Amino acid sequence: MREFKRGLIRDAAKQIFTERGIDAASMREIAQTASYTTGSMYTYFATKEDLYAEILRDTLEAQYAAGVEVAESVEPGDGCRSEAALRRFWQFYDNPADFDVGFHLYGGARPAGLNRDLDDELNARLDRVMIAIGECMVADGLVSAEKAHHRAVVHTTSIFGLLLMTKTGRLRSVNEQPAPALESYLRIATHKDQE
Amino acid sequence: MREFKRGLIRDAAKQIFTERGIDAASMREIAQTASYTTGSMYTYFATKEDLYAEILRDTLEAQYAAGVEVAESVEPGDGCRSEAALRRFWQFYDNPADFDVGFHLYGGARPAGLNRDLDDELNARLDRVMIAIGECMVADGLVSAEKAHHRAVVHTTSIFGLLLMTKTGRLRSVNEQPAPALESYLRIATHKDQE
Amino acid sequence: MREFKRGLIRDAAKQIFTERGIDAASMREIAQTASYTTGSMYTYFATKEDLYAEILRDTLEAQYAAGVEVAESVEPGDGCRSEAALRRFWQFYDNPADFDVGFHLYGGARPAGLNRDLDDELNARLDRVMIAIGECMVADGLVSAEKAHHRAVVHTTSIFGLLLMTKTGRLRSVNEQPAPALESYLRIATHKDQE
Amino acid sequence: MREFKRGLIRDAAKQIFTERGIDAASMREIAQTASYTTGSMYTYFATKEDLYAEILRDTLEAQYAAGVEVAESVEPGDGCRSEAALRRFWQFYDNPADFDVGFHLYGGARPAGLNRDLDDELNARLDRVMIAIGECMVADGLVSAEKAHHRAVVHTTSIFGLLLMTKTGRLRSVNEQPAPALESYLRIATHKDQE
DNA sequence: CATGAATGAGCATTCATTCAT
DNA sequence: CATGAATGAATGCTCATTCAT
Repeated sequence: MREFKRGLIRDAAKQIFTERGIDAASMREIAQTASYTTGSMYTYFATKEDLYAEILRDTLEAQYAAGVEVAESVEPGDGCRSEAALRRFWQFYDNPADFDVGFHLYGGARPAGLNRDLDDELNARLDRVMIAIGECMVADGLVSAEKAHHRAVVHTTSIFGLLLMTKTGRLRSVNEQPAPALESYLRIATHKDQE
Repeated sequence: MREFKRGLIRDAAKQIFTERGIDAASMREIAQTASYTTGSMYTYFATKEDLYAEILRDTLEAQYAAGVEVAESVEPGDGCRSEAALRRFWQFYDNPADFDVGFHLYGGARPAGLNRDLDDELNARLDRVMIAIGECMVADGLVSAEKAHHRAVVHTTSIFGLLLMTKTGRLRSVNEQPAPALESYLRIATHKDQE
Repeated sequence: MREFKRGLIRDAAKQIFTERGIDAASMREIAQTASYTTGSMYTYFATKEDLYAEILRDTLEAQYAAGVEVAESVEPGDGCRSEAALRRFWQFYDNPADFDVGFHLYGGARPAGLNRDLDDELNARLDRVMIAIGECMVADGLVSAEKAHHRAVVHTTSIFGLLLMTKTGRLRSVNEQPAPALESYLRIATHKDQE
Repeated sequence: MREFKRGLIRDAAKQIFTERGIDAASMREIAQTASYTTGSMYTYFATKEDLYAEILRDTLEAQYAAGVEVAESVEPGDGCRSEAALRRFWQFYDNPADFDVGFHLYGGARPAGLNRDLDDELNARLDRVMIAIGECMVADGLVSAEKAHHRAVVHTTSIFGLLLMTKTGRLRSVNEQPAPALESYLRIATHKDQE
């Protein structure tokens, strides 16, 4: 029961964090959205930061699970694993709340808040996703094992860029579309003989 | 005279926006930094948002100038123009103030604030940078004229991703460095026969 | 049974009131300390003030008992009864919990809170202590019967002052110690021929 | 002008601190009493603690000045100086605000708040009052120079006790009056041959 | 009787903006 | 044009108390 109610609040928070940004989101508005009163929020989450941290953890958890799923389920072949993994990465974040939650940790640019332990934990999770994608690339014969991690980071980084440009409306403002941009990028990324 | 004073305020604001983040920056502190009183600010900028918008305009102006400079000054050759242009793009934003100012616009990944006119103007400027970079790529024989714009957008998008990951500390948190990541990306981006 | 449980809560409250001060003590923390839940407290004490009032009553009860004990047990002699009674008075309050509980009543130097009935009862108890001390003074031949009460009040009042200065750290801040100050006072108070 | 307005706020704060106690006094209510809005308070006093500290400083300043005045103006004679000084001490605090302000520093019993420097300053001031009173006692031949400070502290301490009992209504509740109690105490305190 | 979630008013403080001087 | 006091809404958070289960 308690867990269910925490979930309702988490969902409301995810929405408000996304709509307003993390600083501008107020506990009052989150409470209202979740049909709670201000004070009740604090029965479930001790601080605004705790609430945010839990949402972020959920997000990375799901992302990691998705990464593992891709790594395990996609059959090896000519670029198919890597491509599938990167597509999965894209799809995962192609969802306003999940991307925003991660993006806003930084108030736009500066790493902020969250205590050391949680930060370490989140970073470790992100790194495991990179490793999983790197393994796909090795399985596809796109990169040597020793460069796999580095290359995986470069690709996911580019996908983050595409997400950023899409979500912020910049892509549309220069008259391009996310889907074709992703396809172009994947073609470049999974091109053989690039080493 | 008035323009000079506006400049002093703009500089102070740029500094405080960068130090504190745009939401956390207060007009009071900006005023103090610029050696003005709170009220005086409003003689020069009607709102905090106006102040931000003007700084953003400056930033994009400078970025456009940099793009044009690259497009015009770099000699054609085997991938050299495109590479130089993308490096220039990277270097421009590899500067806390400009990056923060440019990215905070999306406090919540929404193209918030800015009125329609200014937004259109800024977008047009960004597009002109894309066009310039696309022209470099054509000159380098990396892409056909009709696909040039699309491809330029994909690349600058990836570079924005790299900037994002770098500034937010995520790149370091997965044990990678900006410089090698940029080099890897440029190698991929300027690879021939990718079409 | 009920009385036993009330006692557990009273003890916890006394501790928390003393540790945090009466305003800063929260019913939640008292409940936790007593290993109860928030709601259960209200089965035993209708309000925080009731809880405080009962503790205060206990305190004055004990103080009265101590006064009576002194009055009855100390042998008559040259100043010994009065001195012993005043010393007992001092010792009783020279205990953080009892002093705090007794004095916080005046959060603002007003006899706040407590309803009329309880207040009257508490005052009657305090007065009985004064009477007992007055009787000691008469027995010691320090004062006439008609002035006994008045004089007892003056002395206990001075001892309250010494307690106040001691507990608030002011005595130490002017480089004096409680024990020598008490001795000096007792010497003055039990001096013969002062009438 | 600014100083005048600070004074208005200080007066209102003194009143509210007295009426409600220091913790229970709210900046809102103080503002209202001073006919200011909540936010305006902070133009004049950065925090509630600053406001309180300044009031306390004023109070001790005045008290010290009063002590010096007594020490200097009262002619030496048979007990007259000491008596006058102690009376002055009593009169000074026989004013709800000044006593409460000092008393509430301790939330009833615990030394609280105020940074180290201010605390030291205030203590030094209080001690100078003690020294002045001690000098009166020496001049009156009531005590030796070496015991003067100690004895002055004992007496002022008793007067604080009388103030406490008076202000909290306890004196009245045991059917005594402040004035006769003070007279009795002064008679005891200025009795010769007490050493 | 016990539980603990729910309430809603309250608190100190901040801040963009206005405006009389 | 400059000043800085004034405004008042907003924020995260706390807490005594209530009440359905």
